[in-house]
Amino acid sequence: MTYTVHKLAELAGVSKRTLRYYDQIGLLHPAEINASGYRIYTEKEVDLLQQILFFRELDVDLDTIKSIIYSADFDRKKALEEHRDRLLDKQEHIRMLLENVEKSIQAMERKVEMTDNEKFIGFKEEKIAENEANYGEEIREAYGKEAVEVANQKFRGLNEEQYRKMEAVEQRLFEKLKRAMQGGDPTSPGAMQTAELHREWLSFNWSAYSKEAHAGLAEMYVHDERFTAYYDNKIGEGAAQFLRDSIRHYTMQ
Amino acid sequence: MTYTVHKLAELAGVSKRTLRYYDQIGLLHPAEINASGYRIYTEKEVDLLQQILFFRELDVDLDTIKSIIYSADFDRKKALEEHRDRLLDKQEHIRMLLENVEKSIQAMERKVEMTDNEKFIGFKEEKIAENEANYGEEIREAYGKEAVEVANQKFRGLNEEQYRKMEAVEQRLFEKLKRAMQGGDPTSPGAMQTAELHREWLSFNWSAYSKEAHAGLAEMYVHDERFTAYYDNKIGEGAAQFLRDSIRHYTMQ
DNA sequence: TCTAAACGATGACGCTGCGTCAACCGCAAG
DNA sequence: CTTGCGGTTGACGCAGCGTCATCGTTTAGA
Repeated sequence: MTYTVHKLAELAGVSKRTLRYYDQIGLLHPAEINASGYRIYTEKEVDLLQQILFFRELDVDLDTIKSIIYSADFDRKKALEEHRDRLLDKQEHIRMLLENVEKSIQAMERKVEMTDNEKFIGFKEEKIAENEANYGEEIREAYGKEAVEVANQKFRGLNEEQYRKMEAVEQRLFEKLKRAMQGGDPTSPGAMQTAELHREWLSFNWSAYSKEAHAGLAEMYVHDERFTAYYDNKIGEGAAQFLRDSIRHYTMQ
Repeated sequence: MTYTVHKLAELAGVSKRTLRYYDQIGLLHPAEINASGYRIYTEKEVDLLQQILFFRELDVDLDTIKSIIYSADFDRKKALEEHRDRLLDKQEHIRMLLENVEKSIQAMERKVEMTDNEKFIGFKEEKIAENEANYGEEIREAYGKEAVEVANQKFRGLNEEQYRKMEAVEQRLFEKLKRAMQGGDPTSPGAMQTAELHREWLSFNWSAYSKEAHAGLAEMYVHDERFTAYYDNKIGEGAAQFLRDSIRHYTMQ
């Protein structure tokens, strides 16, 4: 089955302008231009547009989407599976906002006390999770390594030199983490240096640093199995936990 | 407790630029400007910012947010309750996307068949629900009648004359619906005229019409109790159901 | 006390992803 | 042929900031 702009826009719930814009920027070309000059889309473009809409739903910018879906090692099934995971994250985020709003209502009824910090739960955590999910190595593993190399760099808004620097910092972080783990004490000077390196690594992505956010992110490392697996696979069993403990201590000083 | 820009940005997980921009557009003024020219925010602004972030999470534009929160009859508790309902809607929307992605995965494994239409479930429904939720009378009831009058008009991008026209069409719709209901037959010519009027009413908000979308919206009228209550309260018990049945018949022709 | 770093300010430019509009061609039905 | 709906390209504008430059203020440590 083939579609013109109007029919595809209707099918997918997007505007005709959107489809023309996507053609213009090379994100979604029609299968052909017919004799009248009309854009004609096929099944292949339908599947591509579905992918685009999932990425869009997950707040990925169009340039990045383009890099991902047109790379040689793009795997549609794998991408769908990753979309699923991300949507589950998003669902969790909304659950947190629902908790927040419930508690805010109760606070207004004088049933509970609420700190200023608690009033923003779900908004702040989103930012931390989003930054890490977007900027960390995990997205590379998820969507395909080489596919996302350039996309990730763009994510970060880093130039070549800065990117190299960040990779170097991460490398030293891994080494230092491995060595500090052998000592077994997450409050040792070596562990503190590890946490400091982690902070330095974050500085490439975060415009503002806070100990609270740092500690919050570290908690995620042990609660989200993808993050745990990332570090444990790189360094060894228990690396994410050790890093979390080090950062917790570091941020309490 | 008071906050400078940095501290409030950190607390809330927004950028300093955002806070300055919100001050500039009159959305969130600081409590005072101190002797150094620094913005100083208090508890009151914290609560306002929380509201703003909830509205932002629900994709309400800043101009509209401003109209709502600064109206004389703005009720914080009631707004929080409405945010809760909207967040539940959003959660439902994500659940639908999760169903979609699961089915897409299974279709790739050849376990099920999937139509092109099914591939966009969750994307299209979102648009319908969003349009209706934003453009219908319900938001007025929810957040405060007079508060949203101008905001709603802006939502629609309608000028004064078009707005009056739309209200007139809705009025005729109610009358026609009431009369058709008395006949009891949702396939009668009167019922078809009702559905046609409903379609005309939609034309003020929808840039493109499809029978499918029309039917989908009508289904929502009986599945979402707020929509059901809206019509039943206006016309009488069973109005939403009757309207749904009429539209279903109308869109099958 | 001095200094450096971090805080704050304003002004201005630019970006992303379209929405809207104008002008014009193609298609189908009456 | 006419009308209404479909399509096209080109171009301007918008919302909501991100980024940068320049300069004043505050804070903590030597």
